[in-house]
Amino acid sequence: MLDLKLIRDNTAAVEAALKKRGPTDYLGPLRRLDEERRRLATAADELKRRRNAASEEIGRRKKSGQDTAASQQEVKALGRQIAEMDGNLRQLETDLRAALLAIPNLPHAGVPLGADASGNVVARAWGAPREFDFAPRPHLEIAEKLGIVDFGRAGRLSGAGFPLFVGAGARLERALIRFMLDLHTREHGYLEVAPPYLCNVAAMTGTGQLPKMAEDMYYMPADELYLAPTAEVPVTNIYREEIIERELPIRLVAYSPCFRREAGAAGRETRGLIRVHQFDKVEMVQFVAPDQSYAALESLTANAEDVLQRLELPYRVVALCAGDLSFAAAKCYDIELWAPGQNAWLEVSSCSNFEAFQARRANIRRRNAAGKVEFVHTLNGSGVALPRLMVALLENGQQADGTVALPPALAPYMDGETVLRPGEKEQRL
RNA sequence: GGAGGGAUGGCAGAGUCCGGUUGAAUGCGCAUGACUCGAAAUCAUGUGUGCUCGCAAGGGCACCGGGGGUUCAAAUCCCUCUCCCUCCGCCA
Repeated sequence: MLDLKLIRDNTAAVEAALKKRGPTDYLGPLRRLDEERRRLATAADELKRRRNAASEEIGRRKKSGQDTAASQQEVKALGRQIAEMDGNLRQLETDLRAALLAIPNLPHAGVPLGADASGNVVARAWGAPREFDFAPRPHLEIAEKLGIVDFGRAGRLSGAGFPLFVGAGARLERALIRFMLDLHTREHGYLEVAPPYLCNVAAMTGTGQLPKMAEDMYYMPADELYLAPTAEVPVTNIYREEIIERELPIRLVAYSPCFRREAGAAGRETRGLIRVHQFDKVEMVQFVAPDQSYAALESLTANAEDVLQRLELPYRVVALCAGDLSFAAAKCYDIELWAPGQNAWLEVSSCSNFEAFQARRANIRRRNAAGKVEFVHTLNGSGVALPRLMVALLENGQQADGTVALPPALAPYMDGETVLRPGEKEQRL
């Protein structure tokens, strides 16, 4: 959510910044609502002032035994007027908030211009894609041969897009989660949390998934709860409606499964682990002082990159252009892993600075050095998403004989296992 | 799911039965000042948030868990929801 005062006082600048995202006009109706609301509120406040004064007078007169019937009638009439104005006011406020919630964040000045993904800029790359002396196979084939993922049977349980990991696959999933959590907590200074996976409307609105993305969420109507599409939602909302007393920055990391309906993505990348309805992810979230947030974005991104470097996987960092930026982000880096079997770059992490956009929605504040209460800046980034990471591990580590070599960093988490081989009978379903 | 108890300012805690000038006693904490070489103690003063009007000084409105109602007037009465505590039931 943007600051209404900023919109009011710097309309032209806000408009220009929003235009970088695309041609939509967000501000027109909002300004009209804002002016109307203030006009009406001022008028209603004046009537309330009169009513308060008159009521007090009645109290005094009653105490001294005077008759008050006439003035009571008068104040009652005033009350009816006030009720009507308050009704209109409430409607205006609802409309105003809805309009405000529908406006995306302003792109940071350093964000590249561009209308869509083709405008994104590769900021840096790490590691050289491996040379193969055989044709690299796609992950689905490798996984099938190893017997570590079973999509067929998973379909029976839930439907397409829900992976079922088996044996070494399940073990690798667990190893990766532990590896990443350990790295971020022990070496990058994050505090681990294990949040709820079902979130209420307020939480979903706080981080910006609602109202815009409702179609992409799994919803439990009986309890009015949403399955979290990312740990960003429960973790960021930990401090909702709080004035944070702890010293900033606060760095939190959480493992969670993520649930996404991917409505509208049907048919796109639907095979294998590339795009699924349920997946695991380790997510980093930071709450920082406003003047620190861009430095924090760089270090957060570096924390995610460190995961990939230790796993010896080639990747590149892409600065998203204004047109490709997600709704709530002011600036965002995507990290993409090289997948030789797909011959494609796969996004495994999105590191964003939301500035005060989420904090204002969720009312997350702190007291600054001057003692003033102000909104914090929030950031988050995947550190990293599991399915595509597994794709990259399988495709980059594959060997001519169908086995897969794992990076040494994982050995302690895999009971020393360094090569994935086709499982024995009892290791398969 | 059922019965009962509770939710008041940064914290503790009065006020709620019997509605009236109560944004709210008192204590603690915090800030500033006095005293002191300095500190403690003591004394004095101040100490919430949001919206809004105003160049400013300074006003106004709202907020006693959330929402709604009764009333000229609600922290106080009524309804409802949420959360916490105790007990009963159910349950991995």
